[in-house]
Amino acid sequence: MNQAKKLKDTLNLPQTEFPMRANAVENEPQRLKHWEDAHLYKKMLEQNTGAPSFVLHDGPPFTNGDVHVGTALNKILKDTIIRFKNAQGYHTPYIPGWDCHGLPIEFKVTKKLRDEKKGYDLVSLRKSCAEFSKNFIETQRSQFKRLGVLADWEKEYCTMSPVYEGEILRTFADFVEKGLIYRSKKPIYWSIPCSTALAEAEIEYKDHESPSIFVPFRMTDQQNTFIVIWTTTPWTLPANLAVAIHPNEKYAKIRVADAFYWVGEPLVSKLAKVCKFEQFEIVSICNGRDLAGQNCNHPFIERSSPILEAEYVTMDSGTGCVHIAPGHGLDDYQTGIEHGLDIYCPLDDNGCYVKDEEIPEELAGISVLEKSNGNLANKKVLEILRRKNHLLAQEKHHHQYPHCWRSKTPVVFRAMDQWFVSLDKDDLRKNCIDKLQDISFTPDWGANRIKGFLESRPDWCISRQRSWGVPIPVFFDEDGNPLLDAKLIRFLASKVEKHGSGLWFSSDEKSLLEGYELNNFWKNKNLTMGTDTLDVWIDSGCSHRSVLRVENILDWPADLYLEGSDQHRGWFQSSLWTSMVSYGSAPYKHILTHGFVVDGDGRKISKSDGKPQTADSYVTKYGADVLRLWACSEDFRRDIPLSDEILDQVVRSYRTLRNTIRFQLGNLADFDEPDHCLPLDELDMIDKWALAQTAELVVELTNAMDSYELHRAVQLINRFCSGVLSSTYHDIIKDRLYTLHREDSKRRSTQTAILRIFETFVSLIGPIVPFTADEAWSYHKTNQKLSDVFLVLQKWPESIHSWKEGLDVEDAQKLLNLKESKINEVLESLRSSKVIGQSLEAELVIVCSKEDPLFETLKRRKDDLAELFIVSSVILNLDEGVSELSIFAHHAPGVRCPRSWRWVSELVEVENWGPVSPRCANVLRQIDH
RNA sequence: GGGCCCAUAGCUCAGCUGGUUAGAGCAUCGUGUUGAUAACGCGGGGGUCGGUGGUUCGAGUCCACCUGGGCCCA
Repeated sequence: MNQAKKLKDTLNLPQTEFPMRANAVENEPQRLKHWEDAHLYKKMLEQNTGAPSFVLHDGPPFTNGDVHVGTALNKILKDTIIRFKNAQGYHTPYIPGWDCHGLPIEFKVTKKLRDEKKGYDLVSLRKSCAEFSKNFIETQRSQFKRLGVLADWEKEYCTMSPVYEGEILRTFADFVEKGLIYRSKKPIYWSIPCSTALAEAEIEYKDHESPSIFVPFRMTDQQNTFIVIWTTTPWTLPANLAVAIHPNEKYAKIRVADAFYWVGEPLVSKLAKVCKFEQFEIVSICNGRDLAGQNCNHPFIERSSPILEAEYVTMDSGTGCVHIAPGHGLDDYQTGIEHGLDIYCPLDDNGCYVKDEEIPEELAGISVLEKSNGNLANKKVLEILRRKNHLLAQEKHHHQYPHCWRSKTPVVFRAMDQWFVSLDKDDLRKNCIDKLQDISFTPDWGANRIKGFLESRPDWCISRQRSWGVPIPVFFDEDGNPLLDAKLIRFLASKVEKHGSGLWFSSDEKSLLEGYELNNFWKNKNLTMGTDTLDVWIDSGCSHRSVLRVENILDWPADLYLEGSDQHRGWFQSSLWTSMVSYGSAPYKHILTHGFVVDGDGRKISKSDGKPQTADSYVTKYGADVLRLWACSEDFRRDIPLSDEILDQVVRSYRTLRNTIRFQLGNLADFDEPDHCLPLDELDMIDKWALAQTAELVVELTNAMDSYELHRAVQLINRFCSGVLSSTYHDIIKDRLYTLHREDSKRRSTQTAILRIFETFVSLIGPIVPFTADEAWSYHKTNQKLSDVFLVLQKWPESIHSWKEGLDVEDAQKLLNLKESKINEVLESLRSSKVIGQSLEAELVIVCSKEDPLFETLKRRKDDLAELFIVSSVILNLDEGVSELSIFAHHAPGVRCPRSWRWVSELVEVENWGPVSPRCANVLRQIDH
């Protein structure tokens, strides 16, 4: 063995089993299993039993696919916050949930059943939906677990469980009891062949040819004057109840022969062309507002149509005057509601005109369904218009028109009886808005956003003509009178709680009502149950009740709701309504929202881009900790960019982090805590400084976590790793750690500091990168990859005041500032001129006057300077004549010690070892004994 | 089209109530080390703070408008 190698073996080089590379894809699942076997969630919870609790209430993801990377982000943030709060000593029960009902699932399942050409009834459809949902719960659960989410997976809630469904019904009963539920008509998509209501998701837009007609409505108060409407659905004309104009647009009155027509001013020439007016003149122009309030007559029904203002009217096409049939369109409906019009819809379930007092005889019984030979209703209406001389022009119009996805026929908009929540009754809306003041929001504009939604929300339509959901527990008598009674609903809730809402579909009225005493009015009637289900926002919106109030371990209201910003309109809002109705108070104290994951260019990630969207596609490539570090490094209050470039960067900072930890572990290899630790006041200057930095980090990082600014925490971690540790502290202490004797108090001083720093630092990063932190902890405590010590069970570090101050810390800081500014500069110039390579080859000369602010420090610390500046020697020239502190450097004189690599004036011979520096000679002699 | 929000170096972020030449980490380039080595140190370059106009002695920071982007609606 040569001399150099022999000497190297006498050094205390870092030693650790903690691998340089995480190999996360392989190792994380092992650790995960280890955590599960040890019931880590339970342990984490139990360690704070009896302590004040912090309840983060989980918003349930929809169970219709793999976990999206955005959903992963959400769960990661939740888990990070919970781990942090738990480490701080809070009792942190966390029960995850799933949102199971709803159209998208029903839609997919129906499609699948159809594709398989299986016949099905509602009971089997619902069964399939439940299976579908259950399967994705399994899938998502394992994908969430893979992210490292610690939760009570055994108590997880789902909106399709019988107990949960019972609470949905009880919530609904509260609404009924407060008199908030009423029945009214609202237009919905209706498929005539399927005789069913359709949701937006079941609509396909296809090219369609419709008649485009211009119809003059005679004005009541203006002689021989008409207002001209345009429509592509003539069959809706019998239901016309008004004409809408835009208040701020210009309207022209034109004269054609002896008749006058009102029409949007920008559209005059178009109209003239279509209607083939050979001669016309504009008689006057006015604002739409001036026409509003006047009346005209329906073209073929004894009825007047008021002229109303509507903001959605445009001058893009038609006449600028819109035919309003509140029973046949959403805009029309809205306008109808605003102006107190009847929501009139003279169509039966088969799409045929009913026979009422209004509809012309000849139309009654005619179907509005589009058939291969055209649309009979349209033809008939046109016939009438022509006969009455109320058709100015007719063209063909090609446009995209909604079609039923099953029957492929054009759908109709048709008003049907729906259930609504009256949001203004008993000041409900006002109370909700007032309540916002008691809730804190991050970011603070959240309050404003939800307020806007609360204010502008029309009455809440809660009925759906669907099967995969919780039924609206209503019965009708033969006259169509609804039996909606809170007591009865609660009675049914207790049945559903046991048997599930499938009961509604699998049993009949008699057995449902069995055991319930109806009052005299209803007692002997022939009752039929309703077929509508509840809006799924009621489902998830009452989770605060079904989960927070049902599970003893949780508290109501929750301390925190944390979801994407789309939930201002969704879950945050529906939860507030249901909570206000039932309990008169909000279900949460704080709302924290994050933005949406976008790509590197800030655009939304869509399937068509081919970029991976599932959490798994990232986890299987980078591992969970990297994904977690990414989630926490972004300012999630705004859009959250994700790209390969960004993840590569996260990977690099992860490696830095890991290596920093590894270096510390390596240098603690021969350090036994109780025996080797030094008391704080005996620590060396630089060690005290490092502890001071650590104490400061604890303060700042805790602040960042407290305010949920996780990205600031990550920045702090990165800067601490590179700025404080790698380039400063670790660089300086290498010499003493490696070359001094193991037992040297200076070395033990540094190891004491490293131990404290390591334990603090690993605890701080624990919530963010739990796999890595736990791995490091395990190696630290047991020298094993997996062990029965868990980082999660460590307390959040306190910022220790005594670490922060003192002359040592101040002096060290001053000297390090000098190193960073002037000394490195001088050394660098020496290096670039090839005089030295590593800085140990240099000798510094510092010339400093008595007046200089550094004078006292330099004098006091003159024996520490060489080590601090990582040079072989420092000559301190306290020259009173010099005005400014100046620094010179040259190659160190003397000879290089082959062991410590420091240059000294002369080497000493040590038996068996040869010549080394006097300091090394001492060490070697001690080793030999 | 409407409501709410966002926009600082290649990337991720700091920049408090407007005040000296806009900062950090990462990346990049150069360089040193080869005793943290698929690691670590040192140094350099890089931003008219999305744009335009305004308020002010002075604006990344306040106001207006515009552009681009996101969420939710229509």
